[in-house]
Amino acid sequence: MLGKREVTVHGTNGIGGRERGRNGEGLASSIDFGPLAHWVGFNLRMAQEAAFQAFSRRSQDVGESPGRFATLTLIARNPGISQTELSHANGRDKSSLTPVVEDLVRRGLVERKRMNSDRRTYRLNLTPAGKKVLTMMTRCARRHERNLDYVIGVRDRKRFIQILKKIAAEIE
Amino acid sequence: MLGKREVTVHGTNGIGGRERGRNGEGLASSIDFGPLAHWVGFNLRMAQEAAFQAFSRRSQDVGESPGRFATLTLIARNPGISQTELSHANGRDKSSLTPVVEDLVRRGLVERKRMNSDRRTYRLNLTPAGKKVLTMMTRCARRHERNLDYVIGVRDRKRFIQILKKIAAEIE
DNA sequence: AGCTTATAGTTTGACATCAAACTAAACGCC
DNA sequence: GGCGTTTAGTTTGATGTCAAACTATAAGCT
Repeated sequence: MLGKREVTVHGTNGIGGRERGRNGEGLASSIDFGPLAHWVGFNLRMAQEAAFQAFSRRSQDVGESPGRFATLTLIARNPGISQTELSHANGRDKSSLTPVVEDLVRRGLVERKRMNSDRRTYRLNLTPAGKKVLTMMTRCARRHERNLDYVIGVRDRKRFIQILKKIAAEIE
Repeated sequence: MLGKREVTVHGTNGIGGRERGRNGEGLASSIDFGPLAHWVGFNLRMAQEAAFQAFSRRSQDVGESPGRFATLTLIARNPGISQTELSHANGRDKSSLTPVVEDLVRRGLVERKRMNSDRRTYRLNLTPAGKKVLTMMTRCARRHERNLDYVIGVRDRKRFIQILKKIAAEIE
């Protein structure tokens, strides 16, 4: 049943009713995804991208970039966390974190202290302002999640997340 | 059972057995992911990232970047496709495609002809060399998929992909 | 103590990506 | 036929990311 089906990549179907010339084997608007249609990797990327875009639009309402959200949450739940720990938890290289933390500190959302016992590492904590922003972002994220739940369906949700975790933890 | 569990973000657990100072509420090496642990968006990102990294390593064996793979497949399955159609099918902005196609043409994997009926659009097709490269990449991708299947389990695989497709198509 | 190695964070350079501005061609309408 | 609008693709500028090189501290060994 799959294999020749159109997947309607972007909801609005930006491809439109265009007709490729006769060299193009005369498909109308539907694209043949070939093996991609059956493969986890491709569909994982497309789903992630779509979900990210949706969340991105939402988080503009609170004036924050979506990437900041996980960062703030992790600092809130693990007060005093170091940047390296944070970057691992967040699945990003520590060097990517440098400008993010810099920005959060500059805007007064995060506080950063050198440790006395090991003066290489910083300890990160949320400021009250940071907590306030996080609260707003969390509300925003909950709306997003409710939306995702609606698409996934409560029945499969738990298993779905379990599989995602398993992939993140066990692949390769 | 969730909520305080460690997810072992990166296999090797780079976080190690470090102890945060007393300001840090004394967690040892385990990170509290808070609500992130239950949320689809975060886990989707982590899974995608992990799968992508794994595939990236694999595709180095055939000397191709992972992003080229979907592009070549889509051209192969839809001969004469235009760049705009391709970018939509691939879930990327058309402007991102310009350098990719340029590179593929330069390396003789893709052939690109102006249409006579509409001289704005190009038609893309694989060259024989492109087909050969695609064959190798496909083998490589199949190994990757087998790996993913192993993690996901055959029982849930079909449903899992269905949900991913549903998210890509229906979110927001 | 002094040397070697490991670790925390930053810097730098390469890329991929998007969005918006742009160019050229086509379409549509009068 | 000419003029405004749409469309295909490119260019440009901003961002976010990684990996590798770097700086500074720390830890271990002899």
